[in-house]
Amino acid sequence: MADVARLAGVSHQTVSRVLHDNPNVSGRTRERVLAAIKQLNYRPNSTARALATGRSKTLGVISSDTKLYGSAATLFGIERAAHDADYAVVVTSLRSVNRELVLEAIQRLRDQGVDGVAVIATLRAGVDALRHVTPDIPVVALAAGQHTSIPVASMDQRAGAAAATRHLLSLGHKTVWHLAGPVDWQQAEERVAGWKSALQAAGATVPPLLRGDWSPRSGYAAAEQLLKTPDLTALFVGNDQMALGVLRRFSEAGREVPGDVSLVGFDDIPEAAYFSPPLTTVRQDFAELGKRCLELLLARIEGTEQATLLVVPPELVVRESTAAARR
Amino acid sequence: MADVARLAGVSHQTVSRVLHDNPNVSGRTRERVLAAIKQLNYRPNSTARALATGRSKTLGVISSDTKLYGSAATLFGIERAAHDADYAVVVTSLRSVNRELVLEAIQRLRDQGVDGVAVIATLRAGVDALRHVTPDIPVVALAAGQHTSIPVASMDQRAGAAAATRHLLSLGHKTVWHLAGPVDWQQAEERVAGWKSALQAAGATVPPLLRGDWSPRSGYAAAEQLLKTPDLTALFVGNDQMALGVLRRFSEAGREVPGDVSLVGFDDIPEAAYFSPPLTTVRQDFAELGKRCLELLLARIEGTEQATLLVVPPELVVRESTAAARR
DNA sequence: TTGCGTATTGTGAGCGTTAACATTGGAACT
DNA sequence: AGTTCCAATGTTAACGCTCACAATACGCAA
Repeated sequence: MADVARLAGVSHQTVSRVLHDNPNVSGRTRERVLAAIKQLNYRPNSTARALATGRSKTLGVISSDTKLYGSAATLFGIERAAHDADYAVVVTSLRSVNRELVLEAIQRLRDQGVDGVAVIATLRAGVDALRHVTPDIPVVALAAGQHTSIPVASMDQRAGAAAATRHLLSLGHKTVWHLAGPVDWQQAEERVAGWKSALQAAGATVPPLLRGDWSPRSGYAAAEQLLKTPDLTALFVGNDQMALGVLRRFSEAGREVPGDVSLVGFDDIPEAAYFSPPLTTVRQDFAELGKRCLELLLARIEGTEQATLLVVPPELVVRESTAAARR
Repeated sequence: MADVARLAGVSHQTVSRVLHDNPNVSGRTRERVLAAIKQLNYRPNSTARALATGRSKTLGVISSDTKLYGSAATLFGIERAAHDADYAVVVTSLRSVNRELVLEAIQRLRDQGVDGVAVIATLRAGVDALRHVTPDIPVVALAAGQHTSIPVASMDQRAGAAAATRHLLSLGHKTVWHLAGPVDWQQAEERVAGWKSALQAAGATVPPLLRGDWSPRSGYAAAEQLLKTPDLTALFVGNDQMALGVLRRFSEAGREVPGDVSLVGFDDIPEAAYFSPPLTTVRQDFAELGKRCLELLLARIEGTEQATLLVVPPELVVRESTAAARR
């Protein structure tokens, strides 16, 4: 910067002004500075800027389980939104989730100089951790439910689950079974709640709950159980991957979908439309979620307080894995 | 830091020494400093450190097409390796890939203060771009082939494709068809080359090449064509998602896998084991790739020149979508 | 001409570290 | 006692920028 100033015959401060489009720099001076910048191929040093201003134009994102479609999609949604807002994103993925690790990751990010942190909190433990955040840095969460003190952007899991359940009921099924994700996942619990409430609202009996771990393998295993329940005609599965496992086991056993059993998944992974049969599922708009999350975080950073909870609605996508109940 | 120094009754430099485990600090002094650090809950400011040292302990990763399993998995592989090496990772995903955008992204990252950049170059254009890198910052690529001036870590696509092809041939199939990915993807081309050379080595005829765009949809479309070729008994598909589309179309048409046609995919996505039938495919160890890539990059950063090409071998995973040819 | 106000430009002090060099105080040796 | 040496500590100057304020210049009215 000093070099530029020297070449343009001005002070470094004037260079800085030109860089920031400060209005009171005369046209001629501005041009000379611009020319010098170009000639020297000068590029501002953002580290120095960060040191002087205390702002780095960098955001941190903490994520766990990057293997799962939902988490990864959320992450990229945020990255994209941040990029559009001219923020860089540093990603930290957690091997496992507990209060200590989450807090530590936030600290590290803070020490690293980020302006704010978004936590993709899928596990209950993650959400809990956020209650203990020393708010010396803006933090927002992407989680299900609003049980935290910090702002949360979330997908409306209950609504999605309820829509899936109602869809099956409306096809004439007496009731709907549910294969849920792990208990320690907030999302899983929300989906259970949505399913249950839709069932109750319709006066249907609530069948016993099944549990999986999101993996196709666990769906396959759960299907093993389900084969033994004769009155099963409709099943809502916590995510598409488990649904795939179920589909596989059913196909092995000759149980037809949707002939014998109607199936709905959750997520709408890219593969879902090409399952056999193509899967009816609940699509989540992760790009939108990322955008919203960023709004929240930036508002927090600017200090302009804003809504503390943003909910994005999911959308039911009907394909061929669901059909009217036989009578 | 000044506060800590004051409280401990030493100079800031001594504090710095303690922080860096510099050996010549007396035990007593070290303890006093440590106590002061704890008492004041002091945390080093990494921005200031970066400004003073010119090192930020931060790496940049440029990726495109984060939607695809391979790219995302590679990204996380790198993130994980970087984390283990105590580097932070800032991620930039490109909307589209051309020389200008790649170069610009590298520049931005550089201006942002990263110590090095890894480019996940799937597209030819990306690889080309790297030839024009002004090497004022260490850059490594993850790409197929070694056609660049900068270090490259890569999965051995040819070997994987050849293994898949040989597997099918060894089952007695006369020849193997291939549904490839987009022409502008380096990986796709490498796989084509591997397939072709395996075929030629075995003296088999090389059937016409089919093209898809990695999506299940395109696999489905390609299958439409394939249904019309009566002598098709073995098919090697460029990735698992397209294989899923093929599987779907075949199943609609009553063409049995592996009864009528044997199928091999590429990637081993988590879903592959639960396709109908479970897919024989080529697994890539992205964690390993990420680790290797990081080695290369860190070596470049440290200045210790090292191998300029690292190749990670993939592994054939045989499942139920392949069977011996009927006679 | 004088003076005032505003537009434009400059100055100096940080921001929190590290690097290079300077200083001090003993211990060990002659 | 005088040197020499080394361990332990301190001092100063960057690193490249922004902020707050100071200073100059210019236009115009009185």
